[in-house]
Amino acid sequence: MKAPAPATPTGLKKACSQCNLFELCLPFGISDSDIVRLDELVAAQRKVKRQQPLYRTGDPFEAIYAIRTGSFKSDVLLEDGREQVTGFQMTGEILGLDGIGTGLHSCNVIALEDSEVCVISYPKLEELARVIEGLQHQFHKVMSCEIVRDHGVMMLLGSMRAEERLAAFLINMSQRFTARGFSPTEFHLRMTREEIGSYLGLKLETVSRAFSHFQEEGLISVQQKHIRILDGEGLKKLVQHQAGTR
Amino acid sequence: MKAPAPATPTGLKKACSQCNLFELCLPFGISDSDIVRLDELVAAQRKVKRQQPLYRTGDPFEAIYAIRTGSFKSDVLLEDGREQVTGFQMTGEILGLDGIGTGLHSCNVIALEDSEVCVISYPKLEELARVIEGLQHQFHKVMSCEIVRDHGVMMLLGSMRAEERLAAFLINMSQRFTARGFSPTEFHLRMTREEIGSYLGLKLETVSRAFSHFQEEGLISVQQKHIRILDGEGLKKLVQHQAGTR
DNA sequence: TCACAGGGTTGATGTGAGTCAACCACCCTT
DNA sequence: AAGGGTGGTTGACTCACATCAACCCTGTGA
Repeated sequence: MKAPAPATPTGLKKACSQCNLFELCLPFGISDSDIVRLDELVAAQRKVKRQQPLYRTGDPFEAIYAIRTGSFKSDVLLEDGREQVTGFQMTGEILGLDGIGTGLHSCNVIALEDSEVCVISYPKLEELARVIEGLQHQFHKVMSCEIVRDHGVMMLLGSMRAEERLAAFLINMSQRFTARGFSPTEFHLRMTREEIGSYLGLKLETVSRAFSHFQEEGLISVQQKHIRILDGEGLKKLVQHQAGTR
Repeated sequence: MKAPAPATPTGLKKACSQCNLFELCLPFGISDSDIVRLDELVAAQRKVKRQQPLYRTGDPFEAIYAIRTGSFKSDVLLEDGREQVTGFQMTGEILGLDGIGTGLHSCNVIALEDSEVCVISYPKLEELARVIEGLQHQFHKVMSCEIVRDHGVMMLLGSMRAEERLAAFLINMSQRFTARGFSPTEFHLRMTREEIGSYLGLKLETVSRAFSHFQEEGLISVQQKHIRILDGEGLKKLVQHQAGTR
């Protein structure tokens, strides 16, 4: 802690231009000549230990964050203590967009494992976005995609049954791991059953039962947090073709 | 229909600078001197008849829309026909943000009554946002608020019981009517029970029963789509203090 | 004036997921 | 190697909401 020194300026220069995540991240689609100018965008990097918050509800909004390593969950709390997990974020994804509207963050973001983020000063981002067209557009895209993602979650929560939700969740995780160069069929979940349940609007017992049921059906194999997808097509059918009751 | 003539350029000039909605809309917070420059932003106005779409899933994204009169619902459809209403929009609110990310719209937007929107060319908006700082910031705010709103809906769908959801919905509607100069306690819903249900992740019968129950409790009075809130505090208590089960 | 249609209400019954509770399997620490 | 704590699984039972179905408004048009 202490007063953090200018955060390893060495590793920082050429933050974006050298980052292997850039095609998933904010700089995507920006010309080579412009991309070096982005390096000044990343004011610092910040490490966040497992279970520690990147920011909390009510914190003043100053920056957005790009995940360099690790993963996070975001959640909203009701006064009576109920938690709703609003998303899980992986490398290259952007955090903090919830704060722009009011100047205060409106959710909590917690590291699911020891993680590291690039701190992107928001005033600086606005400034650069006015000059670099590609950055402006990419930033808008990121926000728009977040809105579309949220609509997908609403669909999930509002219109799907428990096993459909979990199947959709697994497919989504698989796709995102794939985009990051990991196996589409075998991965390690960083979140607990309870967190998955909160995200999907289910209780942890229901999540656990659904996992077991999928395993019985030969769709997946589960060992704690290790998931192996045996029948991806079967999972996809579950999501869409199961005659919906709700 | 036909090839639409330059859409009543008379009524259009000074679209924003004269609009009584501007404090709810995109131009909010922009200096008087800049606001006249916004008038060129609104390429046209468009009338949409009740039940007609403003745009549909898959339509190419070209513009965003500010609601001038009337109201809309947005929804997402699953292949098997299930519908999820993702929101209800009123005057001054912005539609179309879902299209920026992919270049295609990802939901349907349908007028709940005969309505009128300002068509804001997106390329033009990006261009102007690079010049008018206030516009850039306000646009980002609008998108951010949309994300925060969506998180609220997730909370609702994921963690609240039927009557809590409906109470939250009524409170939200009341606030938005108030912001538009209408009565906080008496208003006319433009959507059906089924649409409310879809939005809240409930069946229309459940919505209807909850309305009836609220009426029995003396919280509201309902006559078809006319709602009168008799005990706003009671409604608020319902949302937060009911010991949550889910 | 009547009749029809779409939207809304209400009741009886069913069921998917929640609740409660016991138990298990991993760490992690000592 | 033992012990404790956290996270996960499974079973028995309950309940909130869905489903099915009948009926009732209200507005519209012939």
